[in-house]
Amino acid sequence: MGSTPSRRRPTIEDVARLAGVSKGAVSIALNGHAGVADTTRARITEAARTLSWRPSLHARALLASRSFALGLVMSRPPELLAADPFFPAFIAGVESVLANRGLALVLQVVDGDPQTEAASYQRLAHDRRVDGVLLTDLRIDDPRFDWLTELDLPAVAVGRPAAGCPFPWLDTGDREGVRQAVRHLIALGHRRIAHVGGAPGYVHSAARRRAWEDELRAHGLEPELFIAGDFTGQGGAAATRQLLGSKPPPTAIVYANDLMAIAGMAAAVEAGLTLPDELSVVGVDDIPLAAHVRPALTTVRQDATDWGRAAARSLVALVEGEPLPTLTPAPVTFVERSSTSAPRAH
Amino acid sequence: MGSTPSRRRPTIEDVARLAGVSKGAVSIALNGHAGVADTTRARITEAARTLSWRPSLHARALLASRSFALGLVMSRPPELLAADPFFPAFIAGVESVLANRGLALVLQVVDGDPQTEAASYQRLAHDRRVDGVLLTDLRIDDPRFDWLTELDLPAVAVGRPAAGCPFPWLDTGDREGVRQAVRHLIALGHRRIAHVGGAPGYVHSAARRRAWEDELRAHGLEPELFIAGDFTGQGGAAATRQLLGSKPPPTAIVYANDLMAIAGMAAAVEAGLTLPDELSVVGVDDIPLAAHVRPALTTVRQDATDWGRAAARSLVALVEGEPLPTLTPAPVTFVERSSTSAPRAH
DNA sequence: TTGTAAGCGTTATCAG
DNA sequence: CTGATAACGCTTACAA
Repeated sequence: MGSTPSRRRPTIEDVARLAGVSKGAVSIALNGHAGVADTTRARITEAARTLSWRPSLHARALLASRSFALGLVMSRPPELLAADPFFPAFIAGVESVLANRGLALVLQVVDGDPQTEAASYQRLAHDRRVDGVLLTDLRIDDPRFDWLTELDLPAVAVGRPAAGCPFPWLDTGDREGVRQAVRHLIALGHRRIAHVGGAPGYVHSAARRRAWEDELRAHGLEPELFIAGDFTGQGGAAATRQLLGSKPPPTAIVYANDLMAIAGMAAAVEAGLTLPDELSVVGVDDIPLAAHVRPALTTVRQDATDWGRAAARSLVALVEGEPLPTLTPAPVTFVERSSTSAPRAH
Repeated sequence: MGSTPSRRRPTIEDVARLAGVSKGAVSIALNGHAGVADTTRARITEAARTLSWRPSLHARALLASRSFALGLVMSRPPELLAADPFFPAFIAGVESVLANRGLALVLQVVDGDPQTEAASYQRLAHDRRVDGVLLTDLRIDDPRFDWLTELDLPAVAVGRPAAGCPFPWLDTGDREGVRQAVRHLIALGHRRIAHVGGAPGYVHSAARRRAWEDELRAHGLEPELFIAGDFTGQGGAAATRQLLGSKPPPTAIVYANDLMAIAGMAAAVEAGLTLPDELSVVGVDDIPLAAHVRPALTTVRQDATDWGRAAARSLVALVEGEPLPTLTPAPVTFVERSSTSAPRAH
């Protein structure tokens, strides 16, 4: 009593004084290092608790040249960002890992421009704003590999990189999901199965296309009905109209994401088709709406939250210098709903 | 030549040495303060450029007790997170402001649990991880107002708080959008207009409900067909089925978001109704899919990106001690598509 | 076993 | 107008 309770937050000095020891002793004791008597350690711990002292993040950062934060740069045209179910779910997974470790997530959002994107990583690195970054939406010949190597910033990639990835990566296995989807359609009796791909340049777009091709060929079918999409509803609808114009038209279409698939269904209905009888449709993602459109969308579900957890765990291990955990993200699952059925003639 | 180009990043000391001045002079010169000769300043600037020196963020943070970062805590059940178009768009807007200012965005994601949420803000504050936070999804009797006051963390709220908000806030005017929607339906000839509300407890849920009530009453109609929703597709479909069971059923339904509206349309179609003839539907958000479902969804578009920009600008001003800019976020716009028409009997 | 002191890279103060 | 010097709060050698 008597003394004004100072509004200033307690420093290690205060703890030392209260415990009757030196700053150094406090540091050693509270970091669990050897070199201080048990009784003293107890006294120090008690003092710290009394003052509810917590070491200053900034001081530790300065000393250790670390940020205790991880970075994620989302590089997309705004239009695509809002539509993407991956992003929030992925972040939620990342956070669940970081929170316990006292790490934070620094998020940067840039439009698709490579200049801006490069600058974004540069800022992160130069300011030592983060200790490492998560790489999503891998591209073919991804320029970020070089940037980050140059910037000396650790990274973990989400997805199976096309080639020359100097960082650890975790295989999200999207290929298998699309293969299952195609297999399912073939089993239903479909022979003319088209694919509306994702935006070109992305590794996952290529992987999905490849999976579609491979599975068709594995059943002696020729993959010819392909249109490159852009992951937007607009693009999905346009691609669908184009495909329906081919002679003969496909009886089933596999889209690289749900947004294109749902827009595609609308376009098909508008063209006078009955779904799924005259056209079966499969998407990828399993967005919350997928189960609530009519017909309910058959799709390939990705567990983005789990991927976020896995990626974060890996990156944490990497920057902390711990051994890398085994990287086994949750597999995709094929979800059959009502947008697929055996093909029936008009 | 001769000396190994050290891998260590240059400090202000290096710049001072190269320019032949003291550290203090460098600081003054490079921060544009008065007290150094023009020629000296030029020499120092040149030296800094040569070494491509950039002040250490960590050192500045330690000294100034600042983070040069802003925080955003998203508190939602995972299910809702993935479906929300607001979140990515809002962040994009925030980022566009922060990037130029050399500030970063620290993102925290927690499930809906208040305990976890409180802990999240606590960590942010105790670690001085951020200089201020953005508050979205305002709740009625929002507990965060007290937490943040207690934690002494500056904040800016997005939306019009119910009451007692100790922080600056910006009015997103969702009320007006819903009123327009209801007015539109009334003009089309609807008299039994129902509302499927958002999750209870949110200020925007209450505001939308209130707008629906007010506009109906303003036209001499009684707001009786109301069901509290939860922003999910599941909830939207269930509410719709319930409403369609009332006698007589509504001829139009205004939903608190697009996800519920689209799921509601599917439920209505499944119940045998023809849309929009037998049921008009309006949503809120204008998600990318809204224009691509059939019938295309009439909705109230919100410019979340602009709100993000506005909120960030305010919070930056607040933490930098600048005068608060006038807060005028982009107004919502009513987007008429094909899911609304004059009511026609079965 | 404990205390002392140097250093991380800035910025601000205060003599010169 | 300049240039030492002291903080900011912590960790970690090293000395006692």
